[in-house]
Amino acid sequence: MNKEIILRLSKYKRLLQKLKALGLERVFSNNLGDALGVTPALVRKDFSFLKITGNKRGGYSIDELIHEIDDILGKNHPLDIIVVGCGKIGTALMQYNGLARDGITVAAGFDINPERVNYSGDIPILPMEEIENFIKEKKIKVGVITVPESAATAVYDIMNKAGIKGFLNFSPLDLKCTRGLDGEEKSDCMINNINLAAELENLFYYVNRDTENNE
Amino acid sequence: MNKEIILRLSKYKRLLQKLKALGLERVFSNNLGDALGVTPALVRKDFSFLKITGNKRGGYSIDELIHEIDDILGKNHPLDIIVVGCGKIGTALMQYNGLARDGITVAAGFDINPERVNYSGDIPILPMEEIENFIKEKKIKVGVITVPESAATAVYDIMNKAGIKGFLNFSPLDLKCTRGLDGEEKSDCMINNINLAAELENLFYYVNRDTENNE
DNA sequence: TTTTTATTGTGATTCAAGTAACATTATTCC
DNA sequence: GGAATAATGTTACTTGAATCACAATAAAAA
Repeated sequence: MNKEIILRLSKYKRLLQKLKALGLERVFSNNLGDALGVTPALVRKDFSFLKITGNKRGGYSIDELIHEIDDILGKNHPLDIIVVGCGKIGTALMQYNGLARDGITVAAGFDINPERVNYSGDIPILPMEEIENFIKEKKIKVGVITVPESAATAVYDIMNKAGIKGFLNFSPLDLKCTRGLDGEEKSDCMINNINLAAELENLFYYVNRDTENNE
Repeated sequence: MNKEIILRLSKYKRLLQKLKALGLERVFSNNLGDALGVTPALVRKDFSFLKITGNKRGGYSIDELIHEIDDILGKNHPLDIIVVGCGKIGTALMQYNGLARDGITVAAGFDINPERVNYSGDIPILPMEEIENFIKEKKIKVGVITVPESAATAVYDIMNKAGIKGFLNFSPLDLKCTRGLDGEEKSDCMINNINLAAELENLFYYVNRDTENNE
């Protein structure tokens, strides 16, 4: 399964909603391709792969597309997540409006530091001891890891054991799914690693290389 | 030029520093490959591409590798960035220790909201009017965009015009370099887009698909 | 009704990243 | 010093994602 297709789906949808707001009803693979910077053929292939079908001459119905994409992205189920590690980044994510706007709800935060625990906040911050019960009870499947590097694997293990299947990891340590704990039991999960420092380093490489060439 | 190589470089380096701290002096492409989950051949290819050379039987010198990688990542120049948009995410990034730990300094934040402006903070938050002068004077080349979607392209244009070459964009709108303003002048820059909601949606797709199969 | 046209849906092709394989060459050991 | 070994450095191969190109077909036009 290809992560890129799904990321494109999110982008299609965002664009489709804007087009709909402008009053459009139909859209062509050309339009979507232009906006995303890919070829129309790829747009059609994406839809084909996802069993979304269009009309030979009239393009695709925007409403239908949005509906189908919502379906595929699981937007009909509740999108509840937890955030583990309520430091700078974790707290910012919990309060970030961009998630709510896409229907994603932070059910709770968790932190090992008792001073950060707060049961009565808008989004509660709970102690780590409660995480397993919480995950199981609320059937949470997706979690964000925003703890320091040194705690990342331990936190991953706890979350994984409690039933989290999808991880968004902000610690600079690349987590891999294959670390099934008990011998062979290779836990099937998905981890998206976001390494902020590395992303910036990447940019610095680019800009430095660029100026070096010109001097 | 391949972004992935540079991201791997950051990972190599992080690992190398740990190995060095443990007292190791030499490392083999095998070791690095195992840790990063790639083949040893790719590690050697990366180094070969970057003109880093090892010893036919003794592997690579850790010190030398770290030094070379620092060189390539531009760690000998100052790594100063600005953060434009001091909302939740922007503020968190400005205070995030993980950047300083990798030698990256936030020189200033910028915001259009006068209430957020603060000249005397640890990291000053300046009004947007000052951004162009600041960028030019301090020769800033890398900037983070953490403004709402509606302001993203305008902010990009301002930053680009003032001389920013590398962008880390957190707005859900995919920015593209090719939008050279004045007609043809295609500005050569690099943009890394990070779409948090899309990353999470991606995880939800995965976990939903997974449970659907099993039920 | 027939022809034209515009767009989809998909098989063939391209391209680049990663893997595999091996020739090369320091180092070690006799 | 010479043989064996263990790693690099590189060439050839594989794979998969994106593009290209075109056949199929629905809508529009004549």
